[in-house]
Amino acid sequence: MSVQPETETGAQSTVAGETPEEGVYSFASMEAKWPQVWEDLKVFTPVDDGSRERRYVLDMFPYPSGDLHMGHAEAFAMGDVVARYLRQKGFDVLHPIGWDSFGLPAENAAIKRNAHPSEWTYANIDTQAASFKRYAISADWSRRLHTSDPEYYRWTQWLFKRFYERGLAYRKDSPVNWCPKDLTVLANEQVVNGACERCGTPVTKKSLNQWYFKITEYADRLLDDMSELQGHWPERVLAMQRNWIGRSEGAHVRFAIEATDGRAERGVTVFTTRPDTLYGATFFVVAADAHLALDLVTPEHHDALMAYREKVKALSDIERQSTEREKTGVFTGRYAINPLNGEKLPVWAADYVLADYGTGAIMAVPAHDQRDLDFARAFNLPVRPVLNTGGEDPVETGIATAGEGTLMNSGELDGLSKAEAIPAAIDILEKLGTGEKFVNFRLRDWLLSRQRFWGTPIPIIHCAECGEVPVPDDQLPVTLPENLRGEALSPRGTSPLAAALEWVNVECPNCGRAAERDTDTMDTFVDSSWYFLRFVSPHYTEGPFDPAKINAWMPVGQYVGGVEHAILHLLYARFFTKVIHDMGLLEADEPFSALLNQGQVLNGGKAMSKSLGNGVDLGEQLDKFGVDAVRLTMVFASPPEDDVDWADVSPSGSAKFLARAWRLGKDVASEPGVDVSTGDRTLRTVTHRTIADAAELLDNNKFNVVVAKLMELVNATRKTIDAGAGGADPAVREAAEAVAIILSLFAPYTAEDLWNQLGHPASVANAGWPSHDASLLVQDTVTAVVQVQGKVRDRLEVSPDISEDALRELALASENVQRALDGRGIRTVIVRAPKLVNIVPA
RNA sequence: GCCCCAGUAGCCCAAUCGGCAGAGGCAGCGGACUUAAAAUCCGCUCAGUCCGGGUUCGAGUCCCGGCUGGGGCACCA
Repeated sequence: MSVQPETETGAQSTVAGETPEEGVYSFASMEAKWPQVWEDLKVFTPVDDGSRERRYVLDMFPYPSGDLHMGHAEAFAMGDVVARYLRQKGFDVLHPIGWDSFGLPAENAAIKRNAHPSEWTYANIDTQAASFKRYAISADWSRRLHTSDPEYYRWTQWLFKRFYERGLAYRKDSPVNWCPKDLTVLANEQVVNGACERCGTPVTKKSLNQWYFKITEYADRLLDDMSELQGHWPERVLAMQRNWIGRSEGAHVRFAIEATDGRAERGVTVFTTRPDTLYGATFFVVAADAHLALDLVTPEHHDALMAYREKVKALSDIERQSTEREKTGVFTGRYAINPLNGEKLPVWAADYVLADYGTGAIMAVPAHDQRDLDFARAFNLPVRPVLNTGGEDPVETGIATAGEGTLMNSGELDGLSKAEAIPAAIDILEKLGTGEKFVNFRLRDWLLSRQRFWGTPIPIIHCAECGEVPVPDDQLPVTLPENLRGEALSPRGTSPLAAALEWVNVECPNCGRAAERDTDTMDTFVDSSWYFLRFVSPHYTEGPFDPAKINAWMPVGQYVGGVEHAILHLLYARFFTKVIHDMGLLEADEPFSALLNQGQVLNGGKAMSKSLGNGVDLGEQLDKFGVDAVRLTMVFASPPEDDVDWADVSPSGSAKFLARAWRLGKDVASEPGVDVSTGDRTLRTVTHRTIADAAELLDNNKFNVVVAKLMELVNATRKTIDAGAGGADPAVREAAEAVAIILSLFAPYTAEDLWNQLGHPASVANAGWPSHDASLLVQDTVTAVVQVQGKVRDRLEVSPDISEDALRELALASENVQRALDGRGIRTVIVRAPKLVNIVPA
């Protein structure tokens, strides 16, 4: 068959190896023919010698979960358009491919099959690699990397050590998110609505000694440097990162806690964004589950607190986080002293105050904070408004007034507006020495320890004498033991590595005594936080990357991937880049100058999923319509960032267009290099207009519109051929060559075949972007629209350089205009030569 | 509750600065070619831009207020 998928006979396109009928579009024979040619020519390997300006285009590397799916097909189609376009424009393009190949699914598969995780992993990688080659991704395969290769994770460990030396990797005991099903620790980012992101099991807390990266030290820079990304990253990604970092300006205020009932006096600091409302504080709350609550509580109230803590612990995070839940809490028996007015405030312990945000304690201002008001009403605590907002009294309504207003009942702050009172209050606190301006962040340090096997081992040895001892650089990598497989990998709450005794037991590199390796592995997000640096010199053996190359390529000019990585991966990669920059190893301090989030591929309005049974198999689509038709459909369906609903689009329509474009080649009757200046002027204008428009559209990622323009050019060329000028007209060749080059970004097989038909050697990928002749775009006449009161009343063919006065004369002389004016006078005439005149009647 | 994004023909989508609402495709209808069909080629129909205000000579585009859909954060002090 040619392109019609419904017909099962005439199967030239679906059966590779069968000789296609002469002159019939056969994607199967193209797919069989060209990959070897491209590989032999090394078309997609950058010259990397500085002779041409460099550009780095990167797709988020895949996890080898199985074969490629529709989502990969979309994402990589988009990235490939960018890479191929920049190559045509003459840049030396780095467009590498690799695999994020550590991770839990491989481990689970290994347990099930009594195998080693590497077997499953590398088999899947081979499958995906073959599919990528079929899909004609213009990648430099010589730079292929896998994060689970010791040559790679050696440098992940090396970087961990550098972080450690800078105090950016540290261990601490802390309550961690624990998934009772996967038996592993989860980062905050991996807890979704109180449940494990992976398996949905409600997450519990467990106290463990864990490794952290001190990402909070970079919170300010991660936030501030987003201004560089503004306009180049999707706004929603920046918004999500801003939300996640959660910068909050306010003050730290120190309250003295009275000595009572066997407990000594001490101070407790709170964080507040509303120091202006200090006079309205009527009680004080500490997080019930924080150690602070135990420190404060008097013996008399101790039992009640313990009972309350038990109740809180029994609640799941989901229940606890419900905002509808009634306020609960217990009195601690203690009083805090308001530093401004000396008032005694009862100290309560409650679970609506979070132990791990701010200082785990708050001053409660019920009149102006809804949560505090709810609590006050539940426990009959006083409410004192200190801000006149003009709204109804919160004491009456039960609705806290959080808006603007004027201070009252607040001593020296009285009469100030909220905006004035905040700095004034901070000023007073600073003078008293009981507080200061403070910026708080929601962001927590990055917990990187995982009690899992298939990950990068943490290169630390624990020695009874010397403590934590990093494995010396020349002993890296610390490789995973090969003899653990199957059941031995199943989760037990400690890392499976702990069972490999001959691996665990080592000599201390420091003192030589018996010591043990750290048995945790790193979160796989560590691996993917620097892979873009490794791609620059993936075979370099003296460091994570070649210093002579790194600044030539970094930063990545265009990064392409799904919005699901808007927070985790992108934030971590930015953090790593900044640290490596601070180490003096990298000039860039942002990794990705521009980011494109391609949409999802849906089917019938919903994400494809096994449970819905609406999955579309990529392999089947490729068999049925061909690689080019699938790629073209992905790109043409909608703007790259929008979702594509496979039920709404037509790969058979794409295939029809490709065949139509390809057939142009058969009609071209002139020789390569023919003088095009005598060609059909109308077609030449369309060709050059298309070349110019396409470049601008591509610069703005409007790939779908480029395809539409290309369709127009194909239609115009067809028309020229059929309307008499014929295939011998040099303009037809010029148009067909432009079609081949532009098409090469979207449909590499068809474009290469067309290019070949037109008598050119491979590869069209290196043909170079055609230059457009601006003189052909100058129009002899343009249509000027004449409006009366904003409504179109006439159209005039005028010279493009007509003067405003001349155009005004012409417009006023128009019969249609005079009829529309109907005798009314003219108030004003707006002239935008040469395109528009608007006449406003009196 | 806070924040971000998007609503244009039956459907997917175009529309530099505010300047003729329509480029392209899908679906539909009609025609040419054919004994017929497929393929191919040609042509046609279809909305006034989610709603309400405002600014303007002029608004899909800018401003204000809503509605609907999608997404993020969330007892975050």
